[in-house]
Amino acid sequence: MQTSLRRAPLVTEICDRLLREHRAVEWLPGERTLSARLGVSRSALREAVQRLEIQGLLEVRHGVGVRVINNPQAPVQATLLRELPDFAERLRQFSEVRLLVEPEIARCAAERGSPEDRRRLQEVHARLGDATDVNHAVQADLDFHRTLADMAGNRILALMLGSIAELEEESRRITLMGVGIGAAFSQHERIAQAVVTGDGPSAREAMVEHVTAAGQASR
Amino acid sequence: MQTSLRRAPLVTEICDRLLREHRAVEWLPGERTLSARLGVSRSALREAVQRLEIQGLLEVRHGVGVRVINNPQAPVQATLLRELPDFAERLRQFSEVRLLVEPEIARCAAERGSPEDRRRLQEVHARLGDATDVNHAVQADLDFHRTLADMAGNRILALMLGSIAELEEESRRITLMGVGIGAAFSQHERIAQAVVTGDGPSAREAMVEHVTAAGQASR
DNA sequence: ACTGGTATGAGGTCAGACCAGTTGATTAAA
DNA sequence: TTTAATCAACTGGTCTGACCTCATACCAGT
Repeated sequence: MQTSLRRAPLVTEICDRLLREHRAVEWLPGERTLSARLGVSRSALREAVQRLEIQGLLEVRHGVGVRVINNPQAPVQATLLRELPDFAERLRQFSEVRLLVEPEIARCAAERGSPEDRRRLQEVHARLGDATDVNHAVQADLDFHRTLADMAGNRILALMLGSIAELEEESRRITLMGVGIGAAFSQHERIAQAVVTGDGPSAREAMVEHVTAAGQASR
Repeated sequence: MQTSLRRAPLVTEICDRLLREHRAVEWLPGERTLSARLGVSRSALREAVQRLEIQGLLEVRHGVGVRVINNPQAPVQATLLRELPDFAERLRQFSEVRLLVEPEIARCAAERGSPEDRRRLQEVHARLGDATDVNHAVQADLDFHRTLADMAGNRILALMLGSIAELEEESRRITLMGVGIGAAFSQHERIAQAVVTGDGPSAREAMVEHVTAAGQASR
């Protein structure tokens, strides 16, 4: 049915085409339509879709359809969960990584962030102050750290931290309640201040204290 | 709003069973045999196998068969390649991460490694001295760092570093040739010495110099 | 305005056929 | 006897078309 002489397996080709031709689409056509359009069988198309789903690039919903997303953290998270099935141990190693990576991210963010970035950071930071309930606070907290990671300009560190943070959203809720939103906010305040003024070492320092305090609280 | 009542999708169940019942097997039975044994269709079985392949738990070889492996780095590597398609930029961020993570790993390895670990490290280290050609040297170099990561007892850091290292095997070859195997060996020597004697700070320091030197060479 | 059916279209699973690499035994040639 | 070509029997890869389940919207009856 299909003609080309390919060296790469069909499925990987389909993956590429799906990504290339549907980057800007939200919901993509049904599997039957798609397979016909690409000139491949539905099974091959399905394998490709499944692959992209696992890689966090598509979301498949039974009875609804397939939509384009972009969650590069998904595969990392799956790996971490498999490698560290024990909750406590996972938490321990997460803290260790955060204590190592977050201060460095704060420093880089302070030294590399653009004015636009800094504005954005302050805005995100303000959201923690405005947070009414714990859920909002957790979300604002996550966003604050995520924004810093983006500013730091290292995709790898951002990826790791993002994966970790989302996996521990639950325990972060506990942390926030333990430390108190106010305390967290004032710690963020110091960090944001240092970052906005471009003071790398101070940002680093403030972050060390923040992460350490969080680590204490979750013990 | 949906929960509790629905059974898990067939494919995920198959994944679980495959992992559980074939953990100790090397090559698993053919797809037809397997699907019959599990009482599911070959397509469902194939989807499960593919899933595990992407997660680095199975290796599928056309015309040969499917075998059990354990390469948790695979999904992370795929993600990194997609997130950082540009070679130079990837290399830059990799160096940044290595400079941050490797020293900490060396320190932890020194402070946490068991006597058995230390013996193993020295043995691996010796292999770099015995290396006859560049390929062997690169392999020994990778193993040295991998061993340290294992000793440090943090799976996340080990995972990051492992993914990065394998992706940059080529450029590490260049580095090794640039610095010279002898120089690399003597840098490793200092690290190994510090780790074996349990001197964390020295190990950290030695590693900083080693990674820095490697970073210089690849410029 | 609510309830319950049902039509529709999505993904999920199935069966069986055929295509395409691998391997090793068999067989023909040196 | 040795060696090289061949073929048969695996393996996974792809295709087809059918049927099942799920989610949704629409509509008839209350």
